Amino acid sequence: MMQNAPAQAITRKSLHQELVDRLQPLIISGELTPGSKVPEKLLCTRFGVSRTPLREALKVLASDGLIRLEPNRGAWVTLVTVGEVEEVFPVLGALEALSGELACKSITTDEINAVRRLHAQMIESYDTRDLDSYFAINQKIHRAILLAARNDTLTTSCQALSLRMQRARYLANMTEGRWYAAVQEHENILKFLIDKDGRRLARTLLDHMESKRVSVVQWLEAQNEPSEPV
Amino acid sequence: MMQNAPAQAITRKSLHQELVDRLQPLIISGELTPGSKVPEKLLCTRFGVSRTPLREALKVLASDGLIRLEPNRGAWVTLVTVGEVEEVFPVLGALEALSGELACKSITTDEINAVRRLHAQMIESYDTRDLDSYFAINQKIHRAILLAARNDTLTTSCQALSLRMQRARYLANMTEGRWYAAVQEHENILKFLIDKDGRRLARTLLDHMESKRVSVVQWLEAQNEPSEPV
DNA sequence: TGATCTAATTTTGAATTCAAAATTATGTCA
DNA sequence: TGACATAATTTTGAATTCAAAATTAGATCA
Repeated sequence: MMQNAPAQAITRKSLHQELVDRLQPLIISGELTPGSKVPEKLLCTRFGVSRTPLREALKVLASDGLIRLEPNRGAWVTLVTVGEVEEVFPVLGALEALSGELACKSITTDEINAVRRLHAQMIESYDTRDLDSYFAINQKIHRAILLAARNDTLTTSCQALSLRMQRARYLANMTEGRWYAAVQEHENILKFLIDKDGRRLARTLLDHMESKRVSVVQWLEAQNEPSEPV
Repeated sequence: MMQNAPAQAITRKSLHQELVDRLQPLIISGELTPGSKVPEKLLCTRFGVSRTPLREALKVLASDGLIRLEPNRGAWVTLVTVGEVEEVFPVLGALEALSGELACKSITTDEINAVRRLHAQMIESYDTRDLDSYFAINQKIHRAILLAARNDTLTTSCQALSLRMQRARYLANMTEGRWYAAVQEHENILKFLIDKDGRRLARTLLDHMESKRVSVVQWLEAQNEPSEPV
């Protein structure tokens, strides 16, 4: 008997999953305007699919909080509100703290070196004030730690919440001061990861998230009340 | 002008949401056999709906991890595996710990009293060894703390993970010793909640979850290897 | 003019339909 | 008999269709 069994067969993605994956970036990037209606018809044309799989995808995105379904009134792109940010960041903080703790237990030398390299790249992006690149590498670092934690459930939960916040974080231009502080925090994150000091890494990740929360909230409030006096 | 505006209008549930809510208990209770195929046709008949909304519901349940979709092969009720339990409980622990911390900040006297009453009821169930009732009240206590934390995102995340574990917990018969220990842990939970000692409550909830993890894993392993020697 | 009611249109929700894939049943041949 | 190939059946995935609800446009009247 042939013994070719691949542990997990090649999983052709279903159409609705493909759509979920394609719609997420559209929402994150703001291409689908926050607060606006999801243009069902347009998206069907754009992706060349019928309404059935698209609507299946919308149900899933709604359960992730990226869109809101109003019965008989259609799907709406959710807005990132201050209230939501105040809710999500603490949860994300707790989860990232856990990821740091677990990562210290099982991260390999290779993985640590990979993070080290990413960190160096991120510093470069900081030095050249390349915000886009900085954000992208930043994400990769957090993801690397998450993966080192060897807990798919944790990864999934974190990613889902992170996605909701990414819209805001993407737009939130950091102040020079906040940016500098963030880089300092990341120096510590790297240090504690190298030391495999789970306790301190967890604490630092938690504080890091708290700082982000403050920064994003400030930006959001500035957005919402542009005419208000300081 | 009439001023009847209810802040949040009565939201008629959509059919697919109704189905999600109806299918969840079927999965939790084990009425839909773990590991078996989801009988799409049968469920359509049972609920008197067509395949479209049912399949929409299945997509959502899949994203919650209660079922698994195999392209072109249908939907399968997921099994609670040891690996999954080892993953989910730590995450749930971190989230419940957070809920305890936050709850201590904003819980009202009325809410504390409500938990006190639930606790007393639970002790009664323990004394009469009424496991079903014990589990039900136990859930209510954890939920009450969660609600006192005033964080919908946290509530949703916890509930989703909790649901996945409930199947196992529901089945997992506790040993006399474990049951006694669990009750002791709950005495502390109540105490720290009354004291509004967030730090200690968080710690206790975390340990409580860790104990549950051990207990559920033991039970699962006993199930999987019933013929193995001790 | 503008407020309100009614009719036409569009959009949404869900059943039905249809093609493709998988499964099961049947037949063939060593 | 039993391994394999082929045909029939069932199941799945997704487009289409249809009814109900919401929205828009138009008409009426104070």
